Order: sequence, then structure tokens, then C-alpha cells
Amino acid sequence: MDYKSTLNLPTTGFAMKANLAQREPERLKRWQQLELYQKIRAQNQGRPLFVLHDGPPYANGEIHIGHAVNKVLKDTIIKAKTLSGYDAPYVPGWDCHGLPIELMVEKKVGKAGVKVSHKEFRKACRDYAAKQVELQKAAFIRLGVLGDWDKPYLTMDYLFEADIVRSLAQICRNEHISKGAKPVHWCTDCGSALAEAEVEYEDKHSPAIDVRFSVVDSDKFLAACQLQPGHQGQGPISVVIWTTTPWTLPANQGVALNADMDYVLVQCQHEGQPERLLLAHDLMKSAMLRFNIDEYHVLANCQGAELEHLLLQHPFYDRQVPIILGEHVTIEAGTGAVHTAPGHGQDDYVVGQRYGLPVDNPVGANGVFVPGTALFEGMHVFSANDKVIETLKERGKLLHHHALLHSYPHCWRHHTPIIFRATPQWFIAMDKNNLRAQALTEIKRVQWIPDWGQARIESMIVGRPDWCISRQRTWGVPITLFVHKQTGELHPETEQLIEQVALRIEQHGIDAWFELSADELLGHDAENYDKISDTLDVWFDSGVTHAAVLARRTGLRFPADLYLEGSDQHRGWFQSSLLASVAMHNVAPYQAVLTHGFTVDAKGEKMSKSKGNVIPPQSVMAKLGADVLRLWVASTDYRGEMRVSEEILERTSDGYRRLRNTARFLLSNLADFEPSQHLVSNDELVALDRFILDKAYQLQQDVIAAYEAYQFQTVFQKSPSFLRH
RNA sequence: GGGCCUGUAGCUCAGUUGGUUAGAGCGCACCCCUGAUAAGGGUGAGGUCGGCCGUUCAAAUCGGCCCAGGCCCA
Repeated sequence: MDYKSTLNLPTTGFAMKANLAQREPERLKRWQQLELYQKIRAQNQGRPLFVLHDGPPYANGEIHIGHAVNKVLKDTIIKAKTLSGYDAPYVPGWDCHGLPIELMVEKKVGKAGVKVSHKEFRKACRDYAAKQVELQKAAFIRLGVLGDWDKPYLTMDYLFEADIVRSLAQICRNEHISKGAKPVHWCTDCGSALAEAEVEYEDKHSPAIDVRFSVVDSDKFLAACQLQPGHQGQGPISVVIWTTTPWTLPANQGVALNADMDYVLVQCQHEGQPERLLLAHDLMKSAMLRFNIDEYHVLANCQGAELEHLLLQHPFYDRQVPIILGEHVTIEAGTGAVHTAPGHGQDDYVVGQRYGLPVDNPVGANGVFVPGTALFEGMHVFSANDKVIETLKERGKLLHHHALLHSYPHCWRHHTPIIFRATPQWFIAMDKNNLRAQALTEIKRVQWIPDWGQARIESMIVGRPDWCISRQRTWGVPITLFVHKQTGELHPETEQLIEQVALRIEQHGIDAWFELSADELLGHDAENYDKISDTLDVWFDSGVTHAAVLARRTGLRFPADLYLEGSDQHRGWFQSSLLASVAMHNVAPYQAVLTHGFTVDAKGEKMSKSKGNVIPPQSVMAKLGADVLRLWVASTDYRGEMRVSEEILERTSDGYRRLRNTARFLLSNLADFEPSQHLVSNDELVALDRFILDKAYQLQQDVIAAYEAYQFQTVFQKSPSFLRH
């Protein structure tokens, strides 16, 4: 006899075994064949719009687990919003220009302008980026992320490139652009700027010198040191600086001390003459030893901060330079006083900006002092070292001189020492036309999740220097400006000219600018103008996605409802997007910004290849399935660091099985349930049923509230808890 | 070195304005079931709430210092 029909056995097509690794790809294929994303778009048309704008990952390399976290969070929100009745499109994008791609391509085809033409090089970059996009796209699809994968946005699309240029034009029109100078790594053999990655450190012999900067007003100086009357010592007073680049002294504009460091004024005799020297307390002994001075005593102690703004005499030029304060001054070497040439050093530049010091650059592209440079014109910087030392000696400013072997940046191609050299650059000026203030106003209007994001980005905006948007690179969107050769002014028709260029770029991509001859647009006037050959910082590209995507595509909207990225983007994309958008439209490009933390290992430490604690998403998907990876993301509080390990994923997998089995049990029990026949009205339900229905309703409300607040870990916590009842 | 953030059972998380023996799910141990079976049920163990010092009648919760870690700078 067959008892099977007499028993209430589970009846369901819902398999017990998930077998995710095998079955997920089949399901994804079905979604694709169904054109599921497009169907959802069509069906939800007319519903309230919810725009989550995708921040473009950089198109280089396999995705790592951080990418997975980011995309899964976005996808979860998109799907939850869709279920809540919104039209929630998702247009993924990629960041395609920039140095990392150039470097990869250089390895394959050689340097632009050397082995291949710039045009061929750009073509190779475009092809390379396209391949990387496909690679990452496949991984994102495999993750189960639903979106417009057929029509993503690429910052290298011709139309996108044209819109970048148009955005620049608008920012120009709103008068936020300024031209300035900034020190960059410079190879005098290449005659060009080098990127960070093109610099290699090698040992080099340099002359190390200690130089006197005489105090201009002794009384004022002594008062600042709070020196007791009658114990003031005697002889000239100097602040002593130590440097290994004597050739940068012609560009000196200040002497930096550390505000919190202790300094001493020392009475001593040098070559028979009494004098007083200011040195860092902790470096006094080593300095005196170096100067070969045995007898000395301390006249006064003070902190660096007390000497701020006092004036010093430049050692060989007729100018006075201020004492300034900078955190970069340390007691590692030297005297505790740092000669500052804003045109020849990064730290010097930054601190110089703070004090409004001029960015003086007397050195030409070939490393030779430009005509008009007193004492040194026509000399190459490294051979000028001797002349500088000689000059200092003549004027009694040289305290000591010795040779030093140290690690020094070199050009990776020529293996010759490089210099820092200020070159003309384009900036988005933070304080021109109210940009910083308006950005800060807009920040207050935005909802920051978690809320400390606001303080974080605020302090960054308050403190940041002007945004240098120019790069001297090949694979980037050109700064399409014409500058008057004599006056340095932009062409009066700039706005209209840029639109003409943009139209050409729409047709032929960025090559259209590089191949353009100025007289095509300017006619006879071309001879009076320089056509800028700089490219834009890639952060500018991604910073204007709101213009090139949100405002451009139908079905989207500017500003977006939500931007969602890792917390590093407070300095990156959130900031570049905010500044670009405020510079263009005076408003933030987003209503809300959500950040997630970084993935770390079981011990809470950073993942790295060398530590061997990296968890590739590909292997998780292959072993446990994308849904387990997604459930891990959903179950983790993303506000802080997110821990992942084999064990954590195993636990997640356990949780997944439990959820799955419960769903199967419910489905099988409902297999023969016909609502029209079997539905029981509320007042006929037994108390236990009413109790559980109420519980279920409460849970539902909690879950909806958790989704609204983007707190997926709450959903994950509460659901199994309920299932126990 | 600076700004911001994190630190509650093996794992993931709750813990409301400071107030009784600090909770949940998973895992673990033991037991039961063996027609929901790569399942299910029951019982139980497990925590110096990162550390120290304060404020308070009372601190996981408030304040200070420190430790470990993360992001961004220097």
C-alpha cells in the first residue's frame, strides 16, 4: 500500500540544496534573456523617482571585495526601493582616463611621444580601458547586481568627454578658475614633469650647508624670546638653516620653524667673532659639534610659535623673509629651521600658501636659471651649488659645509637627479567667487549617513587648498583653453570657443583637441594665443558625472537622491563632485551621502597581499555563491570597518541555509492553499494565529523601517529571530 | 604627529534619556527525532562590555588618559 498520498509531505519545486555556485549563473542568464532590468524600468515608469548615482570605479584590474561591498549595498538599496514602489534606475559607470592606465599601457607599447605617437598611445589606452570595463562588468553582473549594463557611462565616451569640457567652460564662466604655479617633480633631461610613479629614489652626493639668516630687528627678536635684560649676549643674531639643495636659496621666501618645538638662542664664538645663533634645543649639541664650536651657552629658550612673522635677511639677495610655522619641521636632521622655497618643494609650497608667500621659480625647463636671475643666470642648478656656496662664504653667511650621501629622487628613464620646479597650473580657486563658503552651506543641507560624515567633509573643505586641476599627461581630457601669449588672459570668446571644441570632441573624442590647429578656430589671431596642452585631473572627470550622466540622461535627475561610496571618498569623489557642482550650479549634486567602511580581516587589520589575508570575491562566489557574499554584506554594520574571514563567511552560509530552509517549509505548506477558498477572516482566527500574525506584522514594519534607514544588519538580525517563534 | 571613526559572548549584531542577575541569532556541547532529513526539536555552557583613572547612590552607557585597529592627511 502506498502511504505517500495520506501524509502531509512537503510539496514544492523549491530545492533544498541551494547549490549557488552552479545555479546562480543560470539564473543571471535568465534575467538577461528576460531583459529584467529593462522590464522593471518600463513597468515602474511614472512612479516616484529614486536616483542612486553610481560612483565610477577606476577601470583597472580585477574587482576586490571592497568593490563587491559597494555594489552590493547599492544593489540592495535599488531593489528595496523598487519593492517600496519607487522607480529606481541604476546606471553603472567607469572612470577611464588617468595615470594608472597610462602606466599599464606604457609597459605594453612604450612611452607616448617616444616609442609611439601620442595619438596611438591614447588609442591603446582607450582599448585597454575598454577591456578592463568588460572584465569588471562581468564580475559585477555575477554578483547579482541589476542595472543598465548595456548602457553604462564611461568617462571616455565621446559625449562624456565633451561634457567634461563643457563643465569646465561653465566653471570658467562662473569665474572659479585661476592660473597659478605649483611645484612638481621635474626632470631637466626630459624637460617635463614626472608623475609620482615615475620617480625612483637613488643615492646621491649633495652639498649640505648651514646658512645664517640674519635677524633684521634684534630688539624685537630678543623681546620675542623673552630674554632677560642684562643677559642678552653679544654679536649678530642669526637663525641657522640647514639644506642639501643650495641652488634653491635664490627662490627662498621664508624660514620655517615648528610651532611647538623648543628653540634656544646660543651665545658662541665662530672664527674669533662673537655671535648668537637660534637652533632647535634638541639639535643644538649636534649642530655645535658640526660647526666645531666647543664653548657656547644658552641665552634664552622659546617656542617656535613665539617667533612667527619676525623678519630675516635673505643671505645674498636684497629682501627680507618672514619666520613661518610648519608641521613639516622636525628634529630629524639639521637645525630645526627650514629654508623655505615655495617654488621648489611640496611642503614649502603648502606652508607658503598659508602665509601667502610668492611662488618664485627662477629655473627654466632645462634646469638652467632664467635670464634675469641675479648671480646665477645661465647656470644649471646642480653646478650652481658651488657658486651659491661661494657667494655665501663671501658674504659671511656660510656656517658650515660638508658632503652628504643620501637617498634622492631620480628620473626613472634618465636615472638623473630631479628637482622640484614650480610650473604654471590651473586651479579651481576655493575662495574666488565664494566657492568654499557656498560648498560649506550646501554641506549642511545634505543628509550624511552616518552623521559624522558631515564633520569629516566639512573640516576637509575648510582646510583644503585650491584644487589643482591640470596635469601634464597624455591620457586625459584636455584643458581646452587659449591663453594670450603676452597678457596670460583667457581668450575673450572662451565660452563660445569651448562649445565649438566640445562639438568636435563629441564626434572624434579628445584627439579632436590635440589635433586641432589654433588657427582653425582663431584665424589670424592664433599667433597671439597659446593652445593649452595640459590635461585635466581625473578627479575632475568623475567630479562632473552629475552633469554628464544625471543631467544628460533621460530617466535620471539632478541632483541625485543618494551617493554611496567608501569613507575615503570624503576626500575623493564626494568632494570633487560637490566642488564641481557648486562651481557650476551653486548646489550640491546629492541630497544624501552614505558611506561604508573598509573591509578588514578577522583581527580587524587591513587586507594586503603581503599579509596573505585577502579574500577575493571571485573565490567566495565560486565556493559559496554570490548570495552568501551578499548576505554577508547585508549582515555587517558597514558604518565601521567590515570584518571578513573564512569563518565569518561560513557563519553567513549557515545563516543562509536556515533562511532558505524556512522559505522552503513555508512554500511547501502553502502549496495547496487557495486564498479564495481557504482564507480565514480575522475574527475566526484562533488566538495563536492572531498572535503570530501580529508578530509578523510588527516584524514587517521593523524591516521596512530598517530598509528606510539603510540598516540592513537589523533586517538580518530580526528575521531569523522571528522565525524561531 | 593631526582630523574623523571603530573596539559588547567563538561569529554577526541589540542594548532606548546612566537604574535590578548585560540580551538575540548563528556556532559550540549534550540529548531527542529520523517521512521538512546536506533538515527538525530540547537543554546548556560561554562575556574583566579594549584597558586604566575619574564623576555618580548607581557607568557597557558620561568625562579624561592609554592600548589596538581603520580611513584621510602631514
